Amino acid sequence: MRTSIENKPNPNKLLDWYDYNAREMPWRIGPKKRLSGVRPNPYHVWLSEIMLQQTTVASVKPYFTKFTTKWPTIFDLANAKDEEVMGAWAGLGYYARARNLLKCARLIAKEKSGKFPQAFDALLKLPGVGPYTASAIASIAYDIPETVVDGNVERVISRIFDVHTELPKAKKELSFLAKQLTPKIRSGDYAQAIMDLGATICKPKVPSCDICPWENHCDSRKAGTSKYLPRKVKKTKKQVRYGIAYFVERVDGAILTEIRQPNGLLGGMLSLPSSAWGDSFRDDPPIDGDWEIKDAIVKHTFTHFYLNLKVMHVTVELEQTPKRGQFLKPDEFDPNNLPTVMRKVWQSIKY
DNA sequence: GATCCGTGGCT
DNA sequence: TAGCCAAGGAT
Repeated sequence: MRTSIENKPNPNKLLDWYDYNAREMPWRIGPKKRLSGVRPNPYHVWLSEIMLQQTTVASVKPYFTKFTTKWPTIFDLANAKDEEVMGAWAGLGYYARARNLLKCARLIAKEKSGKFPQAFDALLKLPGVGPYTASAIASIAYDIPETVVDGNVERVISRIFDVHTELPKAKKELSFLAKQLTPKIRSGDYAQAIMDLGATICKPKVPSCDICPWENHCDSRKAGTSKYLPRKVKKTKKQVRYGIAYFVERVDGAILTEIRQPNGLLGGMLSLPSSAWGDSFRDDPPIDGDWEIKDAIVKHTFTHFYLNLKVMHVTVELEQTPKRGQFLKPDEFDPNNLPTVMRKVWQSIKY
C-alpha cells in the first residue's frame, strides 16, 4: 500500500465541474444555493443518507418525499408508531435500516434536543450510522472536511491511482488515498461532487473518460485499465430456498397477518403467515380449513438466496381462531405495508 | 474478516 | 439470463 501520492488531481477542477453538473435531488442543497448561504436541513441529510445505503437515487426519491411529508421534523418521526414507520418503509428493503432509523430519531429527539451532533465520532455512535454515513452527514450537513468513501468513491479512486488490489482488501488503501484528495474547503459540495462523478461519468461499465474533469490525472486512463477497476472477489452463487405462504380470508373480508420477529430477515415487518423457508416445502398452516393450492409459485430474490413460495388460500368463518397471527379488517390492511415478497403473494391472489 | 440483510434496473 | 450494481451497517 502506497503512503504518498504524486500527480494528484485538482479538487477545484472537480468542484468547478460540479458547479455546472450537480444533479437535482429533493434533499440536496446545490452549489449555487450553498454559495448564497442556504444551509441543508440535517434531518433531511440524515434521512436521505440512511435511505441511500445500497439503494439507488431513483428508488429513494418517492420514499424521501413520503417520509418528509408524513413527518416534517425529527420530533414527528420520533413520535410515530413502529408499525407506521415500518409500513412506510415497506418496499425499500434492508429493513434493519428502518428499525435503526426510529431508534436514532427517538434518541436525537429525547437526548439531543432534536439536534444532530456534528463531529464524526459522535455521529458514528448513532444507530444505523457507520463510517460512510457519519462522514456524509458531517461534510454535507455541516461542511466539516470528512472524507466519504462509498462504492462510487472506491471506483473513482481505484481508477485515478490504478489500484489493482481486489476489494474488499483494498478498502484501507482506497480510503487513505481518498482522504489525501479531500480539500478543506466546500466539504459538502466536494463529497457530493465525487459521488456524482462516480455515478454519472466514472461509471462501472462504460466510463465517459473523455468528459471527465480529472481525465489528465487518471493513472488507469493512462494505462488503459479503467474498465477493469475496481477489481472485486467473485461472489458465491445464491442457493434456492422453499416455503409456503398462507393467504387467509375471513368471510367479513379480514386477512390474517403476522408481525415477523424483530430481528433478521424482514425483521419487524408486517407479513402474511408463512412456513419456515428451507431446503424443501414444509406445510405449517396458521389455521384449520379447506386449503386450496394455487398454481403459480411466487419467486423472489433476496441478498443471498432465491425463494420459491408456494401459495395456499382458504376462506374461514368469523368465529374461527388462528393458531398464530392476527386478522386485519379491510380498512386496517394495506398491502403496500408488506415487504415486496409478500406483496407479490398478495398480488398473485388478487390479480 | 465473513456473513447477513431487499429490491429494482441494466447488460 | 445470470450476474452485477446501487450514497453500507451490524454482528
